[in-house]
Order: sequence, then C-alpha cells, then structure tokens
Amino acid sequence: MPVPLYQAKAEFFRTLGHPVRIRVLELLQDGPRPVRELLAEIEVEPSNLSQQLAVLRRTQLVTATREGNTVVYALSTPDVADLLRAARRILTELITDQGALLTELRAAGGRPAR
Amino acid sequence: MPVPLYQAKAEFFRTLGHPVRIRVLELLQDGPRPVRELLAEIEVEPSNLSQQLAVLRRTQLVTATREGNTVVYALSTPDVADLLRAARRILTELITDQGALLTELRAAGGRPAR
DNA sequence: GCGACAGATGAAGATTTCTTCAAGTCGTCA
DNA sequence: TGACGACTTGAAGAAATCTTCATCTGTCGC
Repeated sequence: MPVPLYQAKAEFFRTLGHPVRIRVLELLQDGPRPVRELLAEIEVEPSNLSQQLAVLRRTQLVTATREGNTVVYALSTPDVADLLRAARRILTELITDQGALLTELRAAGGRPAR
Repeated sequence: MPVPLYQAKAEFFRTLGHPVRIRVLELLQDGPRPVRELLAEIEVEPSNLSQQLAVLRRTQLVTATREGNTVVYALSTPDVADLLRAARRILTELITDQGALLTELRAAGGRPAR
C-alpha cells in the first residue's frame, strides 16, 4: 500500500471541508457551469474561487474545460452527488437530534447540561 | 439561517478529515468498542487518540459510555456507515480512473503529463 | 484512604490551510 | 498587434489544526 487507504480517505474528506468548495460541488450537481456563474452565486473573490477550484481539480473531483472565452467546470463523477446526499442525511439527523435534546432539556426545566 | 448550511457541511467533512478519526469510525462500524481496543488497532498515543475522540464526540458522530473501568465508544447513527461507503465508492473510482489514465499514458509512450 | 490504571483535558509549539494581492496566461476583438 | 476580459498562479501573512507533554479525574482493588 503506497499511501494507506485511511489516509487517502482523510485527505479526500478534507478536500470537502471548505464552504466554498462545498457550494461549488452543490452547484455542479445540476450540471456543468462556467466560472462566471459560480462567481455570481458564491460570494468570494475571483482569485479565491480559483484557488478552491484548483483544489477540487487536483483531487479529480471536478474537471475544467476551456470554451473560448470562459472555463466550464463539471463534476467528474455523479457519485459525488450521492456522497453529498448521504452527508445531508446525517447532518439533518444530527441537527434534529440536537433540537430534540434541546427541547427535552427545556421541558425538564434544566439548565444547560454539564 | 443561524449557521449557513454549507458551512455546517464543510465543518462536518473537516471532522472526517483526519486519518485517526477515519479509522475510529471504520472500527466502530462493526459495533461499539472500548478505547483500549481502538488504541490497540490504531498506532497513536493515548492522549492523541483521546483528542480525536473528543472531536468526534463534539460533532455528535460518536457517543461515549463509561462501563466501570473502561469507556466504550459507538457510532451515534448507522448513517455514518453509509457515508463511509459512499466515500469509498468515489475514492475507488477516482483511483482506478487515475490508474487507467496512467496506463494509457504509458501505452502512448508519453512522459508524465504536465 | 492509597496506589495504580484508563482516559480526558489544557496549553504551547509545529504544521497546514486560508485569504489576499500582485502578476501572469490565454482568448477575443478591434 | 495591442488592449481587454476571464481566469489562474505564486507568494506571504493570518488563522486554524495537530501533536505532544504535563496534569487531572474517575475506578478498582487493597
């Protein structure tokens, strides 16, 4: 094993661990988009967006194609969408659980635990 | 929106972005385990493992229960396993694609691209 | 109560990752 | 050809994350 698998996984998740990168991936779920459009929807400076796109390119999560004047980005595999869906599911669950716990605590008249 | 959703997602993925934490989650997929066992399977100092477990606890991905002498950790939801599976799928695909590309390049007699 | 484990926590220096700014590349159109 | 628009790249300071070490808490057996 050249690079331990669990380390590759960790790196992979770290790639997803950035708000701008997540937004890009979510936007690309609906199909390819030129940088210009990404830029219009994400509040960030062009050079910063470019840096984040570079990270996504390096890890092969997206592909970039020059089309004349502009550059179009796309997900390199639709599996990414599955992953984001799975993440959303967990996140939703964690958040509602937290909410439920909070409600329970308040109902019990308790002060914040611990 | 208190915390933008895409930021919560990013934080969530960042939590997964550490080799030790990934290994812990994978070990816990097969069921709850005491720290002692985790420590035996992961090469890391006790205090470091503890730090990483604390991160996982903070994000509610795992739960800890004291059982007399030892502390037992468990996944807080089986969805985590799904997520890891989805990640594994993408990773496998990316890696085989890379491998295929490499083979292709070599077959074409090319020197390493770029 | 004491001593010995099993873990957790706090703090600080070492690393990584982010953001930003200046400069660079590649097309397009006059 | 030259100027401009659309991105990209490199570099450096700022900020977040890691690792490690010393210390602390909770259990058990004596």
